[in-house]
Amino acid sequence: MAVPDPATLDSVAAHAGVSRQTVSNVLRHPDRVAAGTRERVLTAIRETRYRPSLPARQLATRRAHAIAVRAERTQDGISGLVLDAFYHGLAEAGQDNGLRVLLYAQPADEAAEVALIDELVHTGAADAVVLTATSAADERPAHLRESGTTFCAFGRPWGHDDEPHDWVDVDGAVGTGLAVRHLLDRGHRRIAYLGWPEDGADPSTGTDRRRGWLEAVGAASLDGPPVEARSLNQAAAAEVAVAALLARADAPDAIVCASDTLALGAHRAALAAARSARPATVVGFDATPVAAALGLASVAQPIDQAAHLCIDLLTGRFEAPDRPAQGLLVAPVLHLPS
Amino acid sequence: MAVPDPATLDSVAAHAGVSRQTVSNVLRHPDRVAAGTRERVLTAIRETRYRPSLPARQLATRRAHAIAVRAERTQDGISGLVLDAFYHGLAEAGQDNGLRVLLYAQPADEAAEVALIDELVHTGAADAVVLTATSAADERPAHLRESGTTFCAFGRPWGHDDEPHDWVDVDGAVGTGLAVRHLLDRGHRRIAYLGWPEDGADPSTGTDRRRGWLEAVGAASLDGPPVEARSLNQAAAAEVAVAALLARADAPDAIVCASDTLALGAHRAALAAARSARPATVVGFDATPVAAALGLASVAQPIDQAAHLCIDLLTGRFEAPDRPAQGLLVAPVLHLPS
DNA sequence: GCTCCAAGTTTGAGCGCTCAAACCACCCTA
DNA sequence: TAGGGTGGTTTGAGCGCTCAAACTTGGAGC
Repeated sequence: MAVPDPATLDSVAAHAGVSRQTVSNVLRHPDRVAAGTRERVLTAIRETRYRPSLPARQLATRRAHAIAVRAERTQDGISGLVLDAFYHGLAEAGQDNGLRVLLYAQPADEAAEVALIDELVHTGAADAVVLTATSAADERPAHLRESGTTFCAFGRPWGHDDEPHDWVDVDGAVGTGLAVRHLLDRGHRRIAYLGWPEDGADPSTGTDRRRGWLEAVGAASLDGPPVEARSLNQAAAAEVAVAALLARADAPDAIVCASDTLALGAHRAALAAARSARPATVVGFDATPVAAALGLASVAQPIDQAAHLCIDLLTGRFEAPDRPAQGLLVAPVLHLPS
Repeated sequence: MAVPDPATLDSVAAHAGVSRQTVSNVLRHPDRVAAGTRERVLTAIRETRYRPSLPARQLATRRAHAIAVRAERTQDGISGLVLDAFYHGLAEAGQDNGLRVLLYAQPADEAAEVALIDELVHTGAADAVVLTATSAADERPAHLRESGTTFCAFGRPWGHDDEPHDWVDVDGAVGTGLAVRHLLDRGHRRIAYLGWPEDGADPSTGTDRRRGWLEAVGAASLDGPPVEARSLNQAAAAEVAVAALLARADAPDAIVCASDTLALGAHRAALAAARSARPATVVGFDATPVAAALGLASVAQPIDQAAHLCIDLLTGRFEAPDRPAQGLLVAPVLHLPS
């Protein structure tokens, strides 16, 4: 069976007995069309199964109606699901705003990535980019601003407040604060922190999470001084670090961790150390299925919300390219074991 | 500073003193252009910083040069497909073949998804789709074939061999077979299987993995008959199931699991059961960081390779739309604990 | 010296849409 | 009754590319 030629603006117009432009107006500026005409055209659209051609629209408007986001090279995995959720959120929010989401493979380094983004934007494949996994040493934002590329970062401009750009981030300090208060409520009095090696130096996600713990613990005027340990983001390393912590005289009875990977290690160390007594309670970060499987509480990032806000910032900027840069912080929630 | 108008085919042509079409040929059909001219044009392209306009090309060729893939709604389970790796593989392989990867948010149900895919294809946003998470009851392939949409599934057409389509899948049976042989090599003689409740009924991923275990165990002529247990894909449920298994008179000394989630539960049960003796060895599936953290061997799916093959099948089909459907199985490998 | 051919190059047309400007009734005002 | 509006609609032009067909050459062949 022969498939009929797909309908175009012209064929729909002929079908409805109006002009091309009127059909276009019905779709893009309904208010410019008289109600009667509009109905007639809508019927024609339905009858002809008309679908607007995206490329034609892109060519005429010089807008791609798409944003690009990086597909990470395989990463440590436990928190890989977080990224999946972010992709879903972007795609969903994008669809609601007429934006498609384009994936690009993470290139070898930041320079190559900036070049690739430039390519995507200048060939008309995307209008803007969502930057993920930003850090203090990140060169991408500066380059993108320079080349005039519209973008929104998921992650704060750590230490680059002088070069403002749009960003959305999760307030890690609030998250660890929640964890501490949860533990306090349950009677814990020696609440330690297990973070990453670099925490406390340059501003970073780690510093932020640590600060939340420190402030919450400080505000509670507990027994001794706050205790902490650091470990690479690997369960085995974390297990070793926490074992040492638990062997100390002032061993903690609870541990707030910077990630679920660390929490997994901490959990094992706690179990091992507590042959007889009650094991130290561990709280994780990211609320991955691992934490749920182990019965650990964990701080959940509202990834979906963050993704929606990125899209909001971007669409806002499309409409007002010169408005000042905005940063948005969203609060995490604590997921308790069921 | 004023940004110069972006170069077009015409402006490059003028710059090089040739015609529009010659510039186009230099890019798309270099062999049709004399070497000297080609050099001159390439120089002009460089000097003018020319970037071809994707939308214009799409409009003229009626091809989107893009494929769509679904962004999953947040899923649970430690394992399952960690999609990031798949996305990255698709994006990478796509870039090598001039295909962009478009993400669409998972709709409420399969009917809505088919409608959305139809929309993407007919508006010229994508040329084809990669279907993920296929199952025996999946209605999507049938609908897509019917509407003539090009697609490739990541996952076999379980029980629908009469309606062939392009697919790529990981050979789960080979994976569990590897696990069994690994255990045999290490002296285990009573190797059980921990699968999902539905395994063995309709053909499915679970059946496939179970079969690999059964065949490998059968081929080894071991002590007693093969022992197995089933559990929902949750660590807690798996722990209960395995505890029962280990309490039996013919308790196994090793357990091959259908997922790392199950392996986590099995591991905990094994530790608990073995107060004194050596605990049963557990092997997982998917090689997630959890397995690595617990020191368990686990079957790793070559996700990246699978993604590349999906792109290969798709590009092949673009060139020969009528070639018969192809199915490709890729072999997993066993990741040993380090 | 003429035709014929292939390699190389140019021209014309069109993909389906949106913008801006032009047009057209028709009503209102002076 | 002529002179403005004002919603509603149409027209013309063009976005930047590719396809197919038409056009140039400089040999090779006779």
